[in-house]
Amino acid sequence: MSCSEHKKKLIEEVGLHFEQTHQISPLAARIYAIMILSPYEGHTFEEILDITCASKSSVSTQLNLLIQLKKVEYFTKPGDRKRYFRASKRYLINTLQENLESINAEIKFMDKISEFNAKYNKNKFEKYGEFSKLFKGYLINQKENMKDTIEKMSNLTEELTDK
Amino acid sequence: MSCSEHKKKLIEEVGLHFEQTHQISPLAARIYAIMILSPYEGHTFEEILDITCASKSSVSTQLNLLIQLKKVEYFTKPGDRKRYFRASKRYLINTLQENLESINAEIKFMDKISEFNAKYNKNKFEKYGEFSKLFKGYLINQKENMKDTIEKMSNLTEELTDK
DNA sequence: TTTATAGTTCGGTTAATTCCGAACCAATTG
DNA sequence: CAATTGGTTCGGAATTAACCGAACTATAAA
Repeated sequence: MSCSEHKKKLIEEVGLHFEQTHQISPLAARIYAIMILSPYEGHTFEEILDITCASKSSVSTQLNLLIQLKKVEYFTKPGDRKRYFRASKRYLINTLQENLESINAEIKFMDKISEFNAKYNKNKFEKYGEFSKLFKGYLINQKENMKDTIEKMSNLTEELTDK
Repeated sequence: MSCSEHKKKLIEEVGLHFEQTHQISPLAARIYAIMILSPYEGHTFEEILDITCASKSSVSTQLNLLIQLKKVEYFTKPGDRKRYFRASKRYLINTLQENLESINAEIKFMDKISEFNAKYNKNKFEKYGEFSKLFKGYLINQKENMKDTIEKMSNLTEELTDK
């Protein structure tokens, strides 16, 4: 099943989004998009070649990159040598978790700046400090909020995979 | 005032952070870092040259880029031809606002995916749908949360600039 | 044991990014 | 007016990223 025009267009669109938000190459983003657009269904290597019109080597490399990043996983079928690639079942959770890490990085960053400013820019720091306190408070708040959602999603995952 | 070793190291560190989170070139990120590490103080073109050890042309280009992105602004002093560059006073708010936009993009993206899946992957969608609903709910929640913080910061800005 | 399938690896090409130096411009100073 | 200061602009060099083709490997089937 090659791919409808509508879907091809969507793959480009979603791919572009992934390219920007996940910091991966255009081809990797397109491959990921293909899989997001049919969750739970596996795609063979050949199908991906066919849809992306890219070379075997590029698809191989980028696919392995996505697997390494845990964005993509694969399963096999008995008596079938092919691998079936699909978006990692936990990809929404993973996206959240990546976000969580970037918030953590932001907080660490704010700490560094605050520490430096408190030491060397003390006189100007009062004003600046209020902002950074507000910002940091916001970040920590977000973090808690996100943890909560991740937990809910994890529960949902277990519930579903148990069946 | 050239720059202490400690500060130089910090500039590299913070620069790296900006490079990744703001999607700008290494030099632009370093320049931005320099300014973040002394808020309210202006830096001259020469100082930046001196600290970064980059060429005039590169500094000029990247500085103008940062100005265009509203990350950096400049002021002048009477009877002084130089411009004094500093991080935009609203840079924390701007960072939040950029985040807000990326959340908006994420929501739009979720809509696209959901719409497509509801149409073409209906049978598998029940499970998947619960996740995406949860995720979307989270995003919208974040958005509201962020709007609130932006408002608080804006108020603070007005309050401070009035004085 | 040859052949086909399902990928992987390596070397290289192309394209894009990042940065530089040299020439330039516009305002000020002597 | 010539010289200095504070940048800007342009053409290109160096680096990096993205992708390709061809040769290769490992498994299985004929």
